[in-house]
Amino acid sequence: MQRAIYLIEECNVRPESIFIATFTEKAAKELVTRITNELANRNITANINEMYIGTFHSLCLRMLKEHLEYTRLRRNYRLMDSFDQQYMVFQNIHRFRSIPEIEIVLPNGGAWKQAETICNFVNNLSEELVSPEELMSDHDPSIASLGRMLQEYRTILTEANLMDFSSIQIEAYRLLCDNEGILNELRSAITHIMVDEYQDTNYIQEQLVFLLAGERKNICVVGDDDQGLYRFRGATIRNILEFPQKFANGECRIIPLVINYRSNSDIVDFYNRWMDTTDGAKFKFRWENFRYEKRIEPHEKSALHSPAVVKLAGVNDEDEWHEKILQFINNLKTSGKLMDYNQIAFLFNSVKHPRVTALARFLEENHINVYSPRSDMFFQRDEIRLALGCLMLMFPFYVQGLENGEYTFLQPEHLTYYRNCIMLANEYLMQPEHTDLLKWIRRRGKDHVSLTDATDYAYCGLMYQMFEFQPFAGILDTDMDVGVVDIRPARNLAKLTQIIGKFEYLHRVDVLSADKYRGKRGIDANTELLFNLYLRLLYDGGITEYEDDSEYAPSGCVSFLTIHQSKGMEFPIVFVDSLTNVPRKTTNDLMMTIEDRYFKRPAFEPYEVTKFFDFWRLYYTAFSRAQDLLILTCNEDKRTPSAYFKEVYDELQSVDSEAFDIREFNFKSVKAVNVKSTYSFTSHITVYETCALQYKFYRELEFMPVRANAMLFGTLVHETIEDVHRAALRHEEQTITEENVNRWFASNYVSLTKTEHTYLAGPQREAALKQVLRYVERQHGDWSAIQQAEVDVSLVKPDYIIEGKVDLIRGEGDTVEIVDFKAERKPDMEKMRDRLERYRRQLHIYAHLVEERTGRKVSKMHLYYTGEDGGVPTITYPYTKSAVEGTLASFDDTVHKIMKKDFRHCADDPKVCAGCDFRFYCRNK
DNA sequence: GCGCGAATAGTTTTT
DNA sequence: CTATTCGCGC
Repeated sequence: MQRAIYLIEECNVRPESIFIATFTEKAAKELVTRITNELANRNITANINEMYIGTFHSLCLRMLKEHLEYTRLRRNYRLMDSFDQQYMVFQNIHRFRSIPEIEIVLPNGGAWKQAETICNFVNNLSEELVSPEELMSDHDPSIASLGRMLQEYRTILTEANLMDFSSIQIEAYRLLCDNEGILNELRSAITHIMVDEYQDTNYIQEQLVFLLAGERKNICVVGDDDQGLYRFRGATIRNILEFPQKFANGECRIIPLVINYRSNSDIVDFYNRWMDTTDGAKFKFRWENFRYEKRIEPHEKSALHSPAVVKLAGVNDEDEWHEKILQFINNLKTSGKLMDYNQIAFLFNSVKHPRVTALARFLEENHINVYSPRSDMFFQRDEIRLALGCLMLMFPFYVQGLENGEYTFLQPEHLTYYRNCIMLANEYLMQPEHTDLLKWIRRRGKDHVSLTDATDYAYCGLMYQMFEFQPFAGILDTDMDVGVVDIRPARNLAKLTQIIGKFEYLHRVDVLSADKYRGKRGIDANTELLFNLYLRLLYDGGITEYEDDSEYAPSGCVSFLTIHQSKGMEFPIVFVDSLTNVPRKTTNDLMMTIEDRYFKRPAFEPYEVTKFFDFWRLYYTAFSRAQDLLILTCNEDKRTPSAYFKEVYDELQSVDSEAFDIREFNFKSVKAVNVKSTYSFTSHITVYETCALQYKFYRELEFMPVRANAMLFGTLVHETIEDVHRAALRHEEQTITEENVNRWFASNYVSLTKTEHTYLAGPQREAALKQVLRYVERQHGDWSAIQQAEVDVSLVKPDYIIEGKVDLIRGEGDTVEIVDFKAERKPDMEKMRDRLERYRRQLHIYAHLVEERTGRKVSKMHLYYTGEDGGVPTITYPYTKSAVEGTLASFDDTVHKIMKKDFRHCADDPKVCAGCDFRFYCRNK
């Protein structure tokens, strides 16, 4: 971070020449915040918007988006998370099963399990840049069929315009390798490359870094070879250990950072000792050359008599262990040493383990809130069980099917879960004060049983109707400032709408219909699909609850983290659990063979010791999170702590011992993170100003809107006009013909209807196309004025960042004009007046940012306003400094209201509520 | 009581 | 995949 500031300030390096890659979004956000704050403090105006800063994945995505036409991707591609990926393979499993000899590599078993295997192979191979062609020509039939599997997978991706996590990086790598022009452009733009946590990079990431660096090789990497935790996704510490060898003698400077400012010296001694304990009853290994020679030194000797590393154990009794932990935390609290529960973190191998969730439940029962978003509690939460139960009750045929045991393929745990949801819902509905919800559900149930045509809603829409009743309305009514645990039900309901919305998207469900489908009524077939397949798989895979990046550790809560999650963080008091764990082998034989033959470099760390290395590094990372007090904790039994910890564990004093004295400690408070949020005009400011409640639901809580197709019209016009501009910018004006516009329009329509999951009626479609053609016509083939399209602009304020995208700048010399487009199906003149005023303010901001960014004066602002009923009116606004100032001030005001989470008021104009899913909730109802 | 093989129980991490 | 337990033979 300091280096980035130093480069910008002292060396006059332009921010847009700096490339910084991190591994997590959170780290990237933190970095942006600190850099912008520091620059602001020193009164340096720099546009960090153009700076390449983010995770490897986000940076690769950015490069791809900027050059989409050079990739296999088309616009509106869909980015899949790992569940989506597996679900996609699952849905296409027949295509994989029909590959000849596939049975050698695919174990028998369910389609879902096989999909998982396929995803694992595909991801691993991709991260190492292994191509399907080379595998297919291998004489080993299992390797050859893996090659065919990979090829089939890639074919599906291309056909459906999809992308997964590992293809992001491959596509970016291909883009740079295959297009010298783009590579050179980037190489000359980027002069300084920095990578954080370099020990966690994998092969393709290393290749990307050196590819971008070119001959200049101006690369600065930071990392700790002892904290490499991501072998399972291809990361290898060889990248950092061998880094110096990639440079000529003396060209690479190594700066060892061995002084530790984080931890008490007892803690530092403890984890140094841990790394030296490589020989014990069950194990013996040596680090040899696989560890950089260093010894971490504490910055000062501990001033305490009391040990700062202790153990806290129950003996063969989980309840006793729980009690002891509770008592310890309560003691801390009553001693006044603990200011906030967030000073305490518990680290685990996994937070999904029943032992961990049991502890969390126990602490919560005893009034200590636990923040543990990755512990897969989503489906266990009351609000989710109740919502699912009520939803099922609206489909009596499905409930009947469950009760009659018709769904024999469901596991007992799923049956139990669904039945419990129904029971919970029934119990709730039987209470007299909830009869209105009961009546409504019964009414829906009857409708669905006797459905003869189709409803005008699907599952997600039904949920929104249900939110009108208690307890859902009450949950939605929660104020945003109540703290993570109290707002959790609202966030979980939002997540549920996202999940169900995605189901409707994936299976093209937009109404419930009585039409026959696979021998059943569509409504019944879809309901079974939703619960018996989709939600069941999600239930098995687990859903992470909302994670708050804006706070280091949420105030008022003890944090439960995986060790992986905790990396890069520090806490005053750290409990390390998971001492039952043992080193485990992670590789499989087939991948080993492929590694030998097809990976671009031979194996690095010896195969027999990697499991020890990984194990030691994992716990080194865990232990070194502690600042003031490190506590090893477990419920001791035969195998806990495991033999690997025995030696270091036995030496520790217990918290009960007299040597340990809590009064000597002074605990630091957790550092404030204060990440700057980024707001954009259209998706934040305008939404908030239109209706703060809509902002709360759609933006803050991220409820999934039930889409109306009104917005499709605008997007369609917009995107096709962008295609026209792109052609002009490539100096291919001759390709801007009616025929091509038709083609661009058609292809945009296809991809948009896929992603937006809605369509435009014929006449509306015609009208949209006509709008584009009319715009083209008006230019009379003269595109010379077009200079630059899609300029990203950002404004860095002390506590937030505004971001926007200008459609088009045109003009010569110092003076430019900016142009924006708005398209709407049926412009309503009364509504428009208010809207146009907003657009004008938006244009003012853009103009201001363009001036700041390009150093060119903006003379005019044009808005093309297009609609179904004809004409392409251009509205031209004057650009004045004083108007900008006024706008900036009101803008600032709005953002601050958003940051204060002031979402209580509602729109003034009842008309804006027409398309809102939360109409019932609104005071304008 | 010891050595040995077989059976059995518990069982992740992430962009 | 590892560690523990069980059964069996000696």
